[in-house]
Amino acid sequence: MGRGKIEIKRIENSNNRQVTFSKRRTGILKKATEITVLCDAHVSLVIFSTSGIMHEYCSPSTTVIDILDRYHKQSIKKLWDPKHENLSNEVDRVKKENDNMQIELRHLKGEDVTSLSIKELMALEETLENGLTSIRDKKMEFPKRLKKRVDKLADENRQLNCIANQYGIDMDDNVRGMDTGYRQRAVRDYNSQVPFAFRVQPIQPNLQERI
Amino acid sequence: MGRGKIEIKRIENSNNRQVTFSKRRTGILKKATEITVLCDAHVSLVIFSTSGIMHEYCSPSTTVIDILDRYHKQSIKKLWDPKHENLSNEVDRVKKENDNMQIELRHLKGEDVTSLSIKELMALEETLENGLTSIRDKKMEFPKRLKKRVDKLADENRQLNCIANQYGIDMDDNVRGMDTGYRQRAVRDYNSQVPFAFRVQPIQPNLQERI
DNA sequence: AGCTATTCATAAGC
DNA sequence: TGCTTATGAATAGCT
Repeated sequence: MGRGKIEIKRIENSNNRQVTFSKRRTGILKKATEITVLCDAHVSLVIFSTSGIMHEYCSPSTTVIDILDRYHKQSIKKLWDPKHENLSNEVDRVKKENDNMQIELRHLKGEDVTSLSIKELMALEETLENGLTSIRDKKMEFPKRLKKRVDKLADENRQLNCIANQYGIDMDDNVRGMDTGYRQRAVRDYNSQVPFAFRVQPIQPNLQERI
Repeated sequence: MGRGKIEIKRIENSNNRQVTFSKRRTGILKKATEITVLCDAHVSLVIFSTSGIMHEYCSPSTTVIDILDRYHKQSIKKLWDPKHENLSNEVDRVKKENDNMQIELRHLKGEDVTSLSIKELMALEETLENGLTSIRDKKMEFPKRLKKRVDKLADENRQLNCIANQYGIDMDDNVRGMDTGYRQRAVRDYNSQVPFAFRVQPIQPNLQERI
């Protein structure tokens, strides 16, 4: 159709190709519209020109998205839906996990326990007691560790004094002054790290062992 | 084009409509092929007939999915990707929540506490103590409730005996027999619900009040 | 599903 | 791109 018959093969002249594309694109769009109206079909038409420009047609009262949705349901489903489904399932799964943990946490904190049976309450109690034991054990390590550190320092100090005395050196002005500063720093560190209740009390030096 | 001009409006005769659909569908598909070859464009064409049957055309060397992917990148992206992103974000968010709760739970159970500061340990300890208090309070309600129930039954029993005595009725054979059965059931219920440690001990009837 | 008169789409040119 | 026009293609109505 036209001033002469043409062979259906790529139009090499890019200008002619562009013109033909434009004309035929219009034609296809018109045909698409017509079949839509005449046969009330649903048509989705997406055309990309060589230059990457997109044109689309879609039957009225729907959107390309609707058509593609229907298309999805028949074939792309296999491509996109699983991704979605996986994610959805994962969200659900993780949310359930969340809920359960939420409940467990609240129970451990003594909340929402009215509905629990005595058996469950006793299990909870045991868990809490075990937890408490672990925590307290761990807590006890702090003063012990620090006491060891202080003891070690005191020991070193004593040894230094001993050596100094053997060599008849007077510690009062120089070495002892340095040493005092060292010990003061150590005690400051120690006090800033340990809550008052756990500090080594000079008067009862082993109190922390019995807490 | 045809034996007569036709108005572009829905063909009411369903048979004609079906025939026209078929013919024109072929036509559009041909046009789509042609524009693809002539102008090396990319075309995706999806047609649904009224009856729901799907037909598709797609430029060779690509698939409809490719075209739709390109389409996605330009417009559907806005529709689907956010859904995906939302889901992904939600999964991430919920997973983070999960991880945090997991850690909190483990800490409360006294696990993985090595890295905790003494401050955190003390907070944990307090939480555990509070939880334990709540759980124990709740647990204490069981024996109390059951003691009340038993006391009430004993009371009713006494009243019945009293009334019976006033009327000079001998309870040994009938009413007392029924009553014993009633009490035995009550005690069986009670024993099956309460762990041994909490059972009301007849010899020390108020023990459970002091646990 | 074929046939064919007729209308439509469009190639070429401006 | 838009218009024109000669010409080939698509197809409506019929069988």
